[in-house]
Amino acid sequence: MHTIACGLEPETAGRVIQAVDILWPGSVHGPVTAFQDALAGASVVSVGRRAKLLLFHLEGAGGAPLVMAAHLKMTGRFFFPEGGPTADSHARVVFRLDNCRELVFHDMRKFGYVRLFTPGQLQEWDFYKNLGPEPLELDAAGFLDRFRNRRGSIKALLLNQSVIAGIGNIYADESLFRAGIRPDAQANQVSEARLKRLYTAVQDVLQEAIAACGSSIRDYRDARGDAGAFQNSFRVYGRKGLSCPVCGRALHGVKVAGRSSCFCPLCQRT
DNA sequence: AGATCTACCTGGTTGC
DNA sequence: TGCAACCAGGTAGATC
Repeated sequence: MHTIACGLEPETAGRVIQAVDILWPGSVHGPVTAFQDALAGASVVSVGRRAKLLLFHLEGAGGAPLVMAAHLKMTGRFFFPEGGPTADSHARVVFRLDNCRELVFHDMRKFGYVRLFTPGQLQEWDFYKNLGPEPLELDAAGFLDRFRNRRGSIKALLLNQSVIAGIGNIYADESLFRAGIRPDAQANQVSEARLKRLYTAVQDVLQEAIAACGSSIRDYRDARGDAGAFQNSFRVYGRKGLSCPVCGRALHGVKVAGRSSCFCPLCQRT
């Protein structure tokens, strides 16, 4: 997400959105006509991120600030199609810019969405309001406070956006492996020492992923058509049955918190 | 209230 | 070969 926001900003900042074509109304949350009307003539100020939300900070045609939030879920992406208008059947929303380029919101599985807010409305949005802290802005003490004495599996806590924001299935599995904690360990049974290792592991995994320009699954490409590289560094995610990079034993796959989870039964403990 | 389960979607993969 | 069943994953909404 961090990588995506960084890639989009230079391509869009300062540009005016002349018109918006909505090819699949379900991808626009909130009133569709108001979305189109408010964006026509709006200019892009900057592109940021909070948790797994992309935030396009805009200035409406009348000068009022607006924020377009975009959630990509699993298959959403933003890109500029080569050679004019796209005939891609998975294009959901097209933003026609004043430089004759078209920014496409593409989402095969229709899970993602775009939604328009005033800054005040964004702050009042339940989902936004309830987001936990950004992991890279959290110190060890704050992390421990949020993970100590909690019921449920440690992985469910890592994935819970109101506990800590922005961690998905990939980075949860990778962090737990590095910390030596099984994904199905009950959070309140994990020692203080292991929780500290988990804090460090989360920091390391996220920083390494950002340095590698993110993780590209299957044919994912960013706005410039480039793939990330962190998927080449996965130690457990998606490697069920393959050997543990540390001890060589076959990695196990289990369902935890409704999510497929990969771990090493020897290196990871409760 | 907090934890857990399921629906939402579609394309790729697996199994018969 | 053909086709059905299953899988992936973030969140909302329901249920426990």
